[in-house]
Amino acid sequence: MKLASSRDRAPGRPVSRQVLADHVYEELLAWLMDGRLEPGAAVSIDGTARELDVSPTPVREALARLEHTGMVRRVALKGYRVAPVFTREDFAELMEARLAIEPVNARLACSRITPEDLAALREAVKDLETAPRGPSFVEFRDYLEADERFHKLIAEQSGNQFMLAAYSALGGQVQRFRLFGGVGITDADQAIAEHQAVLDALASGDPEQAAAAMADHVHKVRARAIADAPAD
Amino acid sequence: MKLASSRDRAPGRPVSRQVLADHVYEELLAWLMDGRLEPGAAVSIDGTARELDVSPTPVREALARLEHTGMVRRVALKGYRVAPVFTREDFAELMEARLAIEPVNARLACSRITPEDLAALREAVKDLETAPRGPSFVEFRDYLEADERFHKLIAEQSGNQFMLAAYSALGGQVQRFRLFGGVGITDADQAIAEHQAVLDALASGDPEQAAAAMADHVHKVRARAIADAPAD
DNA sequence: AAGGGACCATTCCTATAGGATTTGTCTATG
DNA sequence: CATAGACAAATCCTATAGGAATGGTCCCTT
Repeated sequence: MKLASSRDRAPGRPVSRQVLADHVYEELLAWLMDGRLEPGAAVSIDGTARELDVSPTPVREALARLEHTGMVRRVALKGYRVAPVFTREDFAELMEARLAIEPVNARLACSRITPEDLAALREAVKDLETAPRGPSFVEFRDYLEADERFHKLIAEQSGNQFMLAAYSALGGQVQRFRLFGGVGITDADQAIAEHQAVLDALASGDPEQAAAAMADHVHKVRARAIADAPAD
Repeated sequence: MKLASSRDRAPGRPVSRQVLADHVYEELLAWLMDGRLEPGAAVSIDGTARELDVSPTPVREALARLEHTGMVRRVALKGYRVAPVFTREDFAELMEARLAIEPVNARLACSRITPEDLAALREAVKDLETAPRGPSFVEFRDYLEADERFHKLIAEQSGNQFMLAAYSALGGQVQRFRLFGGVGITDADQAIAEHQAVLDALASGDPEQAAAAMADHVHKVRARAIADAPAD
C-alpha cells in the first residue's frame, strides 16, 4: 500500500495540511476498528512501515498516539501489540464506566441540541436499521459504524470537551468490544428501539428523560451481552 | 540537561527497561505539571531535544503521547504548543466532568479498599496539611502534588481500568487548572477538611456516603473557584 | 532425551542528514 | 508611512543507517 507523501503532491493544489503520521494513524485505527488487526496480534513498526510504504518514524508517532487510547499496548524494547481480548470482567468494567459517562452526555446534550444534530442522529438510527447484519464482520461493519457514530455524536453535542475526552477514552474500547465480545449482532431490533427511545427523549427536550433512556440502553446492552456471552 | 541513555549504562546492572522516549515523556510532563511550561508556550521539538541532549526522534514520540492527554496541542507543520489557559467556561465543563466521574470512583473504591490504600490516602491528606502554601508555585507545588495523588489513588482503587482512563483523561487538566486557574491556595483548610471527609467515608465502608462526600468536595471546589476567580 | 549455550534473523531504538515549510527581517516601492 | 516581496534562520517532517535487545534455531553436552 502506498500513502500519498507530501512530496509527490501537485504544486498548485492547496496544501494537504496533513502529515504522514496522521495518515498512518487513521489507517491503523481503521485496521483496529474493522477487525483486520485481531486482539493480541503484534503490530510491528518496521513491518507496518513497509506495508504502508513509509519510513518507521511516522509509524512510531502514530503508534505512540494509539497507545494512549488503550487500543494497542507497548512493551519497551518488545514493540506494540493489539490489546488482548475482553474478559467478562473487562466487559463489566466497561459497562460501569459507560453508565457513569454516557447518561451524563445525553443529559447535557439534551438542552443544547440543534435540529441539524437531531437529523444526524436520525440518520444514524436509520443506518442502523438498513445496515446488513450478516455473520461475517464485513457484513455488519456498517452497523457497528452507525452505532459508534450515534454515541459519539451525543458525546460531542454534550458541549463539554472533557466529557467528550472521557467518552473517547472509552469509545475505541466500546467499538473493539462490539467486534470481539462474542455478542455479534443478535440484538439489532431491540438495540434500534432503544436508540430510538434515546433519540425521542433528546427531541422531547427533557434532560432527565434523555439520561434515563441512555442509562436504560446501556443497562440492556449489558444484560443481553451477559446472557449471550459464551462461558469462559 | 543530560538524560541517561541506554548506551552508557553499567553492563552488569539489571536492565532499565525504560527507553529514552519514556524519560522525555516524564520530563515534559513534570515541566507541564509544575508550571515551568506556561499555557500557550511553544514546545519546540528540536529545542527540547537539545535541552535534554537527545535526538528529536524520542521527543516526537513523547509529544505524540502527550497530545492525547490534552496538555499540549499540535498543529501540522507548525509544532506543539502548551494548551491555552482555562476560561471560566472550560472550568465549568471540567467540574461537570469531575462530578460525573469522581463520585463513581469513590463509590467503587469504597467496597474494595485495603488498609494499605487507606494508609496511602491518609498520607496524602497529611501531606496536604504539612505542605507549604506560599505564593510562588515552587512553594505550593507539593500541595498540588498531594492533591492530585489523593484523587488519582481513588481512581486507581476503583478497580475499573476504564474509570481510571476516564479520570486520567481529566487528571492532567485538573492539575493544570489548579496552577493557572487563578484560584491559588486560598482554600487549603476547607479543602483538607473535605478530603478528610472523603477519607472517613471510604474508611466507613459506605459506598453511597463516599460518593456523596466526593461530590460535595467537587461542588465546593467549584463554588470557591467561582467566588475567587478574577473577572474575565 | 532433556537442558544449556552459541549463533543468527528480526525488531526495536536512537542519531543523523536533508528536504519542505513556516516565520521573522530587511529592503524596495507606491 | 504602509505594504509587498525577497532572503535567511529556525523548525518541522521524513528517510536512512547502525547499535542494542529480543526470539528462535541449531548444536553440543550431560
